[in-house]
Amino acid sequence: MPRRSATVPTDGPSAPDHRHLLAGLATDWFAAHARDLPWRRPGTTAWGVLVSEVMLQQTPVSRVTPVWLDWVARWPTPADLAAEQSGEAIRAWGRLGYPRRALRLHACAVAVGERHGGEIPDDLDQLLALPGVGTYTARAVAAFAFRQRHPVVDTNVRRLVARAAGGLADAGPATTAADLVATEALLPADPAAAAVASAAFMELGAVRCVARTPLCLQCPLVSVCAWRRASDAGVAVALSGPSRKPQRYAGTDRQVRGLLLGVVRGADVAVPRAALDVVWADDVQRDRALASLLADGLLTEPVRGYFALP
DNA sequence: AAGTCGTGGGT
DNA sequence: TACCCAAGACT
Repeated sequence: MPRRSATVPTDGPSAPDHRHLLAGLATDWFAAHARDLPWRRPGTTAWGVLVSEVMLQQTPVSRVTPVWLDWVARWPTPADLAAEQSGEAIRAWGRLGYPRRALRLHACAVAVGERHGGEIPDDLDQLLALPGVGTYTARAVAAFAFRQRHPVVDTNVRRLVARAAGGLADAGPATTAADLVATEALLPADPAAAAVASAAFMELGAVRCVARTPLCLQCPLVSVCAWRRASDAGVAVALSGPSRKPQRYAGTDRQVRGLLLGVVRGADVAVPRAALDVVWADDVQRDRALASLLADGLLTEPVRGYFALP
């Protein structure tokens, strides 16, 4: 948990009751107001959940939805994707961004076939060992696909817990072991109920307890939120600056990589170097970006001077 | 362990 | 308009 601020009044409910209140209020609100996201619908497979979680890494729901629907329709099982060339995954990824995720998702499908007989494992450590699956995604799959009791801590939950339980305006920049402990303490004992509570926390963080302009008056936690309590007591902790380092984009290698990959992704056949030269004027930076794409396995050079998806 | 890795919408 | 931000992972 974020360090409890000394400014938080201590005349509220006792800590255990407060925790139960947060999960209960969030769960009740979630039952009535959760968005109807396709990967939450009954019948979604563990593979479908895993695909959604990888796509949602640093990418908003609105952009993920259509790509996820196409993806699971085309590749309903990991084996279906593993049977394809990795370039097909990159192409299907479209413009979701961070296309190495597509490559890792393909590698994940292959690994699931090799290590787990084509079935997504339900064991947290086995999930963590899969390509592209880290602390957040492994716990999300274990909880949402297999109804296990694990803290699921993403940027939304970190922020919500920092505010509602910690009385702070913002969370730290990255998930820490302390965040996992603090969130675990809020979960109900029953595994299935804990999984729903985690989904509810995430949803609240995504649509109410948002970073810049929190909608406290429409939040079911407003009456028990430690941050609001501090505010009401006249010791409000103001929103601080950016929660992470500003990431510039214009003029970076990332922009150039995106432009180069976009050319190849849009072509049916290998493209000549000249087709890449036209999208960025700086030879040195363009060459560096191209080399990094090849090194990452996002592009290949099947014939000297021609470039294609792997 | 701080940097790197896309892309687009909201304010 | 710039800037912030988005269900992180990896090195």
